[in-house]
Amino acid sequence: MSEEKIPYNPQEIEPEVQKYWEDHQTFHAVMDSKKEKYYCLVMLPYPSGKLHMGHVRNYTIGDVIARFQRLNGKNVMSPIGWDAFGMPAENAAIKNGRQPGDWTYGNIAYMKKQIKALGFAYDWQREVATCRPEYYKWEQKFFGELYRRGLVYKKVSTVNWCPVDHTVLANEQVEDGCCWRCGARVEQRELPQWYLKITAYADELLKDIDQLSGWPERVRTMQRNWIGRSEGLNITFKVDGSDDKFTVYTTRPDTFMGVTYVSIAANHPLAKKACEGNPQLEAFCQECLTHKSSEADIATMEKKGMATGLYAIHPLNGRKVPIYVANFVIMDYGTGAVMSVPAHDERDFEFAKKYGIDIIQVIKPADGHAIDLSKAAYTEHGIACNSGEFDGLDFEHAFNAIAEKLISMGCAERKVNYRLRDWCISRQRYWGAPIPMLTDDVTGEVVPVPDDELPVELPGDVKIDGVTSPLKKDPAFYKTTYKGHPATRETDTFDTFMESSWYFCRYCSPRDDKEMFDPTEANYWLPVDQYIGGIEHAVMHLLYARFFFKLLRDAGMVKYDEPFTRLLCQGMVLADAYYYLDKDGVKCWVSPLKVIATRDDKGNIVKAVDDEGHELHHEGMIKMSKSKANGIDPDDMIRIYGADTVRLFLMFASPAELTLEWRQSGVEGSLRFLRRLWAQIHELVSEGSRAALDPSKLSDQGRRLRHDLHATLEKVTDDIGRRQTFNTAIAAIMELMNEAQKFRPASDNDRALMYELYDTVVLMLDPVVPHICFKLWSVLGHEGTIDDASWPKPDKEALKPLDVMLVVQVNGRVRAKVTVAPGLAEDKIREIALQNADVRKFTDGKAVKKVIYVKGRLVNIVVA
RNA sequence: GCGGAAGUGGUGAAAUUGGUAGACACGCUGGAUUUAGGUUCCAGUGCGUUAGCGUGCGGGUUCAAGUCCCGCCUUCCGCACCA
Repeated sequence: MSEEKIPYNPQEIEPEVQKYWEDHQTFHAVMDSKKEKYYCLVMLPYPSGKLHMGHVRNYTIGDVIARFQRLNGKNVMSPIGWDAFGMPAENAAIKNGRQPGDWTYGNIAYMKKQIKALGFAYDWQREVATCRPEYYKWEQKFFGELYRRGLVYKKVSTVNWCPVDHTVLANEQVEDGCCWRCGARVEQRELPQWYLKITAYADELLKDIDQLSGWPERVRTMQRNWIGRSEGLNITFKVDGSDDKFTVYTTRPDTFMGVTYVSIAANHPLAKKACEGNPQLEAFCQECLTHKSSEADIATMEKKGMATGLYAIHPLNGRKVPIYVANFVIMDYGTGAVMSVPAHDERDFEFAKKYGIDIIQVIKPADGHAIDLSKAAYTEHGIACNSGEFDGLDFEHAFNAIAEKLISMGCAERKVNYRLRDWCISRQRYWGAPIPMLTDDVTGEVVPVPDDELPVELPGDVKIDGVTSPLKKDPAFYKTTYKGHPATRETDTFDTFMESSWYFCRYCSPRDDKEMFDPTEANYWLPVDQYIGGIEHAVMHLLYARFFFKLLRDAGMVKYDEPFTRLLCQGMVLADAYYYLDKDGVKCWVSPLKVIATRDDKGNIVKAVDDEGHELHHEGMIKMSKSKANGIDPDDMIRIYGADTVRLFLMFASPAELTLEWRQSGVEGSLRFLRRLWAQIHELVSEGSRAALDPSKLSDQGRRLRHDLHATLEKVTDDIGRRQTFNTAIAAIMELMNEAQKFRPASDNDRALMYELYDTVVLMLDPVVPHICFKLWSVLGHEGTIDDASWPKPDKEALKPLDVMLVVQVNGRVRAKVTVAPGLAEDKIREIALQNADVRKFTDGKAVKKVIYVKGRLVNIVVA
């Protein structure tokens, strides 16, 4: 009689389980102050059109954590939404004549379907799209508040300007100093723009990094460097023969007596003055300014300068030092002028050598070793010399003594500087939230749009030609009134980082129509317990969000200092890239799915051809991209293998924060594993129903298996909960199942053990592969759904080992393995080890010098 | 240049507190099932003929080092005239 097998069919069960979740709103989160909350957050996607494997990896990691916490009894909130403003929508609009809004909402609908097919436990009732007026209205209101609190200001600043397209370009849109779209040479333009005073929070943002112990160290380091705090002195010099003064910033006042020249930025007021009647200098300054297009250019640029003909008076020794315009001094940092000490600064040294400027040593090494200033600058801290009254002082004392002296003379002040600049939030774009400011045409007063007129809605149905934002050509938008006067609206829109700086607060009460969000809800759910996203947001987004959270705190909206307790940055997804050369020698990239590889008996690929017979070159494992044809479409994978297989592979193939290599054979392995799980459980159930387990009546083999089961449970709990090493958790479950396959149940009690084992396995796997586990849970005969089950606790009795395997080493080399009863006395163990036949082959006839015993692990016999 | 991370079989990786290196998986080899291929199942699989050798390289500490210390090399990532 052939028994009918029920095949594992993910294409059938996954939509069915997803429908159950949707119908029952299983993952809808409700505030419950009696329950411990857990807020699991993934970085909200930009609706670019289609989901890519990086999204899937990101959300799978988040879902595993959310489901794990839910099984562990937490009140879990796991929301999702759309970072829906941004330039690609405008570009798409230009390209195919669609409205950015239509394009965006279309993409959201499509991607939502894709995300749902992956079975993530999101609370869809909390979904937000940042391009909706109901969302950005609150951001506009808050901006007005910030303005009134003095944290917003308008300033003229330099932007990249394309003279052909008449538009502002982001730094990333400038390629080799040219416009990415039309290739025109990019100019620097001065435009009035709105700024948020993030520098007012620089110290707190820096200090609080210390408390972010749940963040990766590299992200914390990047943020510290980005803020770039330095302590120094602003020192004012007089210009010789005039009443002009200027100020330099230095972090090395201890070297002050070694100043032999000063350098100023090309757009420093003093430089502008010196250019009058000096066409050569003016040309040089022009050159410095136009070349300042991209940051990478600046870094590699040769250090050049030109004397202004002006001299400054050294305030302490009265020396006349030349003033140079130098291409490496930037107006935006410090004071736009620096004092130069060639003896103790590499860049100043190089410059002084080039232009024949004096090099005066004023610092000597503390340990007295000789230095050679003809070869290189000495940049370490040391002891002051050639500095008159300051001679002999170390760095700290010289710093303070010189600072105090200059301060008492009234020509210096202590100054803390930051690399961090205020956040420019103006974008000369259409598809963003309008900046809610207006100018009274009569009085010239600039004010926030009154709250009762908010939101300032972005007009739909616009014509976008890519040249100028339609807002700037739309009087219906920008003409308004204020206090009965005609007034003009701001036509710039917010930087999209504004929306992503507070969306996680909005998720707490997403439909609130009275305020930004409900503080009671927010203070229950926040801070986010676990945040998951790409490393590319290590600085910008994560710094802005931290800043915004402090602004919200100071507005009384939230009571915490930091928004994200724990942060996980997942690695990239890579895939094999292959190409062949066509007749013209052009690389033609072929999808890895079409590649047929031949391997040698070591497994090395010796030949790869595509389905048309082209012999292929293997470029290696590289980041998935359209241009290299190695992107893997999540839809295809779900269709072929099912969402659970895709999820399992993503979590198993590599640790979450490392790069992941997409391999078809590995995906097939994951599917194989799920099929085995499915078959094994069906087989168990077909052999008889569940009986009560009596652990004390198990055979030794059964007791060993039960020990392994509970030890695995303990490990998996720790791997997922604390270590976040999901790959090792899955490996441990696989190992347990391999053990279980060797166990042949011989009684009802044995079968009861197998039921316990598979119950536990299904629960442990549920966060990773929730659809199959949902089904198997009921196959195993449970009444409720697995989503309402609890993560099991290891049985302490079962964790006690039956016997202990010890390694016996002789001089550090493994010579035998012995099994002893747990708790056997140490002297007995030593004796067993010493008398083991395999050990004696190496110890007989030799003097035993020492025997080391490590409890539960090994015995090491040291012989002469 | 500065800062961070990493380097382990044919491949992805594991080894959590200094204590059996290579768990788990892929691939490969052999076998069973099958008309055949695929599937599934079983066995083997770091290198070496053995002694033995093996965690990028060279030293060191230790009974014991992938892990700790010193000195190099390589790769990846981030920042980069920050005064």
